[in-house]
Amino acid sequence: MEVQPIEYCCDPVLVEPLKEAEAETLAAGFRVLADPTRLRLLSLIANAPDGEMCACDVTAPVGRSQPTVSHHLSILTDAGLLTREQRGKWAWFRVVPERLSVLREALTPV
Amino acid sequence: MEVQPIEYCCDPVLVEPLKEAEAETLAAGFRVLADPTRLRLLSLIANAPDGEMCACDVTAPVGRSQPTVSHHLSILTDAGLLTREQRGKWAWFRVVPERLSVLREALTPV
DNA sequence: ACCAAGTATCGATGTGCGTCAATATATTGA
DNA sequence: TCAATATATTGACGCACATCGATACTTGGT
Repeated sequence: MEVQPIEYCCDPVLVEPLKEAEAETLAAGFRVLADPTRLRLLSLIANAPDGEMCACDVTAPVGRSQPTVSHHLSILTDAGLLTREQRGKWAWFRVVPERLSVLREALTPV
Repeated sequence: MEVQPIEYCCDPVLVEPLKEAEAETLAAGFRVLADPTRLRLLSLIANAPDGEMCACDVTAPVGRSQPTVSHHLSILTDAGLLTREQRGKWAWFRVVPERLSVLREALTPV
């Protein structure tokens, strides 16, 4: 996975024809969401009591190994969809809804 | 690519934790959008004069071979994001914005 | 019946990436 | 300093899939 932050890249898909570079950027954004484990991580963290969750507490719910979860958390964080804060030996994550909105708005109807 | 139609599958990601099956379905939806050629096809067709376009006219703009374009049009059609109508020897495509909205709304903020 | 043009299918190839076990790194506490 | 726990990194493996050339199928016109 190339791990670029998700930023504004284009007018909505349905409003103006995408140039090649814009399509590449947008597709990279959706690729981050195109994995069920990552979607569950996003969803888990977004719905956590204080909007944040420790890596140690998301591993079990998604049913993947610790390295796999760490890998997905990195991809989400590098894409800007999560923030990561180290507190002692724990890593805490929060979702960044504005970044999700970039992708959401690219699908805005005419 | 598994080629399931994109249908409602879950509450928004940020509103309720996704179950495994929901995450799988949603991820499959985003996987369809996770390719720059498919995004450009969607965008081209959505912005065509009458909202429709012939396969013969989309091949050149996206800069891929005819078999590749045909393949992507199939994936988009099987996912329900495009409709396909055969007229004589030409295949005409239209986007189905309601299907895109299913994915858009899954990203709705709280 | 035949040919030309549009489209779909097939087979092959290379690459991207999700996954895990093993290991390394970091942090805390005794 | 040492042990324990949390997290990241590495290396390897297998599969999914984007792509193309070649070919088959389909349709309309002659």
